[in-house]
Amino acid sequence: MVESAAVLFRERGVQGTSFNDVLEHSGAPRGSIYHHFRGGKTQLAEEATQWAGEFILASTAAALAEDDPVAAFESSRRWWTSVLRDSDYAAGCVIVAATLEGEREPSVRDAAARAFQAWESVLRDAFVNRGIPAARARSIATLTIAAIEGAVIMARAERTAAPLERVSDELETLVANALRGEAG
Amino acid sequence: MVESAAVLFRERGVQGTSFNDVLEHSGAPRGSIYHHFRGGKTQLAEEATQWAGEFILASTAAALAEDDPVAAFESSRRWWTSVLRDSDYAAGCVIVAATLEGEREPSVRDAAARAFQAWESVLRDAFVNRGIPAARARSIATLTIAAIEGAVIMARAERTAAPLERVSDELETLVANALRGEAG
DNA sequence: GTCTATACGAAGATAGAC
DNA sequence: GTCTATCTTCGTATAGAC
Repeated sequence: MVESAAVLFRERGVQGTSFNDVLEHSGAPRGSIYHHFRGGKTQLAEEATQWAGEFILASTAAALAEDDPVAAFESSRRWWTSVLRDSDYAAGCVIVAATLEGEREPSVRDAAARAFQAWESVLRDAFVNRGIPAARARSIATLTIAAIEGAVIMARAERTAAPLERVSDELETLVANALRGEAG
Repeated sequence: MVESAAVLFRERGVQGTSFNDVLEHSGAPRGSIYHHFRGGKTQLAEEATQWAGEFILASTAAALAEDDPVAAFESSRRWWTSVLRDSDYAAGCVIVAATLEGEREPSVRDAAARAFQAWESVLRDAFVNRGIPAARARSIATLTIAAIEGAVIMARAERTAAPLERVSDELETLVANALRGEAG
């Protein structure tokens, strides 16, 4: 049910997804919602955000453990491209959707912040372990996440994965240069 | 009224903003909505998106006309930082909000796509005019927009402008290098 | 053009039976 | 735990008077 919520949130946003939508998508029984989610829709949104954050974190960590950062970027690019294509460019990132929930539900936004920070940490550590100075490593980690998220949004608007491809190319070049010790 | 809608959309999203909210914020008379916006909320969202796109386009073009691209980035950074700070990190970008409206209102999403493309064009042209090859210029333009939009989202989640600062630093370094003819 | 009143539907949440 | 029924609120949109 949390997974269904995540799938729907990334296509329709948190505000655009009703409890009924989640029930229908997950096949969960109607009467049991407020047993499992005493906090109502807010709690569901928090848990879906956390779930998505952990998914991205695990995927990123696994890719970084296997390959060098540039190769890991490739697997990330492929994953986001398939998410976009398979949804006809309707799906984005759950953490972004949770952030946009913003003022209405601070706890959901805070869950998104934790997901972003964990994601940034695992990237930063990978860069540091490969010899990039800590401050620079953090900047590149932030840039990576921001650029991917922004590119996914642009891809949804323009209904083509091209923005994500261009952004990924630039990111890979930048990271490859940084790994060789260059400034930019 | 379009301006009020834009202000509210960037804080609460399109779905999270009601017609009543716009009326209250703008002080517009209640009975005249469907005279001016026959297409209802959809039309209002389209016009607000177009308005925001033209605003960003004009600001960017003006900054690029006065200074070199790196200096123009500085003015962009300052503008976004003040938007975030002044709203207590509640406000983001109208075009992003319009994109997230997505499947529900294709015409709104298309207006967002046009805004992104116009923005990208003016950046790309500025880079080309300063000697960066066309393909690379376009990639950097896409990266710039994606990274700024992503950084604004991260800033809202984390309630600090720090992500935007780090991303801006990286972007300025990258563009400065590209202007000197380097690869990354 | 602007007003009030209202129709209509959707969504979150709760109550109480099984 | 799960069901049906219902309460309440809210949002879009329309109708008809001024």
